Amino acid sequence: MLNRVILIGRLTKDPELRYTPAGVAVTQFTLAVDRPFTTQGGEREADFLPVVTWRQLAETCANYLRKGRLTAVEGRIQIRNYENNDGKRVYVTEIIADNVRFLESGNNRNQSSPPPSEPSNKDPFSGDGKPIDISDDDLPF
Amino acid sequence: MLNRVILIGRLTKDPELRYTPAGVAVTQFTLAVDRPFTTQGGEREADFLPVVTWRQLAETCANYLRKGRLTAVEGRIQIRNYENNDGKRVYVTEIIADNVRFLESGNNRNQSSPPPSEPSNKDPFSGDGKPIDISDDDLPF
Amino acid sequence: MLNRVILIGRLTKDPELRYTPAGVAVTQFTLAVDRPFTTQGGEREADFLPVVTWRQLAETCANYLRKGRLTAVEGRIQIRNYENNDGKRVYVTEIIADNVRFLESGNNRNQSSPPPSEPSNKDPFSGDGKPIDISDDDLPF
Amino acid sequence: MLNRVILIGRLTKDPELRYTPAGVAVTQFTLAVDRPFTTQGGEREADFLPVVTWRQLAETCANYLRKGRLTAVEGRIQIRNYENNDGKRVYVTEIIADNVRFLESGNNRNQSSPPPSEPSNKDPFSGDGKPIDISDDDLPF
DNA sequence: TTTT
DNA sequence: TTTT
Repeated sequence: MLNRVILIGRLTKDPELRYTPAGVAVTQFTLAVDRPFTTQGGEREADFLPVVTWRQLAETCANYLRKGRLTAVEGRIQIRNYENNDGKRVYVTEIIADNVRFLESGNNRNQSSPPPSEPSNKDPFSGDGKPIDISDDDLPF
Repeated sequence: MLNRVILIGRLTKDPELRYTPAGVAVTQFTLAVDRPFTTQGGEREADFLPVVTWRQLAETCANYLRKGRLTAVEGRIQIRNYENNDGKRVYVTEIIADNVRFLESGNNRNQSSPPPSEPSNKDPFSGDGKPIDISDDDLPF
Repeated sequence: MLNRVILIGRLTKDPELRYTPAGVAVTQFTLAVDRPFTTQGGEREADFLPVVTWRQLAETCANYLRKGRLTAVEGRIQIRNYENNDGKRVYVTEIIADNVRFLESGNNRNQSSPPPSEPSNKDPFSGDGKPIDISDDDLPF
Repeated sequence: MLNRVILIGRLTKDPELRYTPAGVAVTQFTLAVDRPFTTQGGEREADFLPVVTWRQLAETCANYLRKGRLTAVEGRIQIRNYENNDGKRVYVTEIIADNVRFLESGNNRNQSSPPPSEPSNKDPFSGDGKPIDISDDDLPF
């Protein structure tokens, strides 16, 4: 009934922009977030949290985020599952972001998710996109 | 650098209380959290999010939470990994809770995590506990 | 650049629905939220936090929320100011909610803020409403 | 029962460190947080949100925060009241922070609130401090 | 009263 | 000024 996540961390790599078969933009990146404590050996560890953004926000993230940049993300946790090559069901936990803040960048653009006023698969559009590996079934709204 | 999660959902089962080899209490349960939208077929789906609590908060959760109860959880996302029987590294994403609110219950007790003022493994204590299956290396602080 | 509030508490009174001069619905209520600690005299205190909702969410809150109901609110903190009768500037801190969860209710309806796809003052509508005391300048988007 | 605020913004001034009569450190500063939308005239507005930190976290904030610095704050909203010179009761809404992240700084130190393991007024200590203007009654825990 |  |  309520599912809210707020993260601040750094991108482990440049973001990756893909398109669904219907032409919807999806950007994925991983945020390294330091843990609030050190290990018994005095080491500071981090969690590497996968983030997914859709549509306009995906395009903006692909344009402005880069490896190493300090970034704030707001969204919700979601568990996606699919069948792998061995026919086994695999569960993936991801943060579906609806708000991303670029805390470091050349021009400091920031962007929130402009919510879809229309069903987005009304005007399917495919062909200009990158190779496809994400299903439209994964669309978060 | 910042990692905050807030969930409201219902327990899918009664919570499970375990003890680490050093005698530290750990309670695990899963929260079913409805997604904020319906699927293309009009179905409402949910995410089933694993929650972990430690020490005093673990004891309180084990005492007061039950299957089906509406519950609020505050914490952080953490990725734990271990080697499975096939020698493969498995990654598990969990919410480490430091605050749990019992939104439905007989007596409506609630509890926050009383933070560890002392290293908790100073006074190892084991023997009264349930069978052990969680390592002390997983201690969140 | 980021402003997020999540509250769980109880309404101190029934919510109040008003309309702006342009006919936009606004609902206000106060949430009593217990503090996480007791006072030196062992008393438990609460904060009484004013919440504002707009448009469709305002109508839903007016319909479903009632005094004493346990309620979760997501939104942002905003400071509004106006000139009072003495010509002095007064500052009011409020939570502008975009998501409200009815944790107790007859039928357990819940509602998120359906974001404005169009400028909402396109079709001003006034006359059926209650006496007006909120300016359209206070519109949060 | 739950009261959580997360902000990212910039300090409008250098932070101010004070001490209570019992010698407890308190640091106050204001965070300018841009609103997520522009006004009808295309202007971007901000909210100026007062933040309070206590004890060790207060000292760290006073040492490392400066005017203009981008800063993340986690805490809860609290309403404090006092009688002013005219004998009128005045209400002040503040964010009591328990976690502050320095997103810009020389050496990028960050600090969470080390929770009070002992009642802090056990060892009152006053005299080295700045002039006093905050009551020990305002202590958040 | 305010930050970039 | 306040809720359970």
